[in-house]
Amino acid sequence: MDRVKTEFNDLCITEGSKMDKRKNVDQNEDEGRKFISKNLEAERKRRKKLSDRQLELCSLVLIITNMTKATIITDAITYIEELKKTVEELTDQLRQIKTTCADEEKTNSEEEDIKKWGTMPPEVQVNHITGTKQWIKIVFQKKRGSLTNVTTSRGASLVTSSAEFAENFPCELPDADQIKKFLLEIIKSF
Amino acid sequence: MDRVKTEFNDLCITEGSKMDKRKNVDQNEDEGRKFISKNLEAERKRRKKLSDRQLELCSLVLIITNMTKATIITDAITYIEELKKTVEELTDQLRQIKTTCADEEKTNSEEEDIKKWGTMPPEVQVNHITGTKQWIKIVFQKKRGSLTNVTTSRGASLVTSSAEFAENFPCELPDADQIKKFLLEIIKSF
DNA sequence: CCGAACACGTGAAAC
DNA sequence: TGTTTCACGTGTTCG
Repeated sequence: MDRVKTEFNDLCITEGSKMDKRKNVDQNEDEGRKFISKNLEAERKRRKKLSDRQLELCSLVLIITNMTKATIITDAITYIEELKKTVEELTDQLRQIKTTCADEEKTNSEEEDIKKWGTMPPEVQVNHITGTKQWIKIVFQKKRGSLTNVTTSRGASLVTSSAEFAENFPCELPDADQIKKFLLEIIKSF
Repeated sequence: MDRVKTEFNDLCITEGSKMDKRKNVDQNEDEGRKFISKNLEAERKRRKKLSDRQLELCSLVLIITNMTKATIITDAITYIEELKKTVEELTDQLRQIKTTCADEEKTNSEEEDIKKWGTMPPEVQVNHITGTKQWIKIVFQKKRGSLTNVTTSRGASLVTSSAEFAENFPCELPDADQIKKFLLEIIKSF
């Protein structure tokens, strides 16, 4: 331990604390023998850096309740938490899509269907009537929280869904236009 | 005030707060006469609060390069930027998929909807996602007295319809099994 | 020994 | 008025 600064304590702290050694002295040469600390400039620089960082952080956060130092950090904390939550929600939504698509790859065994659909597996009946006419019957249960959205407004319905087809369906992978045509054929008779 | 202290602040000052001003006092035997500022305790409390906030922020940020005050804020800044970027990317991905759902949610004007859907023919959008995955959007209006019957009971839906396909759909007329498979693929994601 | 980082007490200014 | 927030200069510790 160095004892060199003991006398600094005596003369600087005691009388310095009540005397004028404040910021007026910033960098102007005061006539009095102000023993400026060696780390004075360093400390000033450090403070400035810290202040700048805080300001930058403040500019980054959207909702700032108060410009004070503590509240800036608090707002930053809540902002980060909010962002984290948002990211989680979005990844959840994407995960739902992925799992929905992935599930379609699996060949549906009955137990999986039961597990997925509860007591009611989806049922589809397609009966050939005559020529190219087909009779279609669909029974399904809407899953809770599924990505598919079916909304109805005064008789109009909007259905959005993602589907993955078997590789060799029906004879080759239908392109968008073919699927579009096919679904239009069904809807036209709704 | 409780003196629960984080190890950040090494303030060993307890309830003393009278004249035992830590290190100054033990080497500098001034017999008291330290004019304690009125806001001394307040300032201590403020510092502690600020320190706690910084610590909390530090605990929230994942990658901390250094435990120093400035770097904590810097890391928080980069972390926020990263989170923002992630959110943007995820929303972009989702927007690509469910852009149809988004605009549907936004338009709440029912008159516009009914006017638009009432005059518009049924609309089908099929967008290729990846591989064999397809994103399907259907907008249609149920015709009055049409043959198709859609009943809903406790979340279960029964749809019956007859459809006739174009002669050359997609490459040849799909048989009942193929149609059944295809519709199951869609319904499973409902 | 030097530089970086920090807590501290204090005066002043802001609310 | 008083309470709160801030910047400042300082001593001290650590690498």
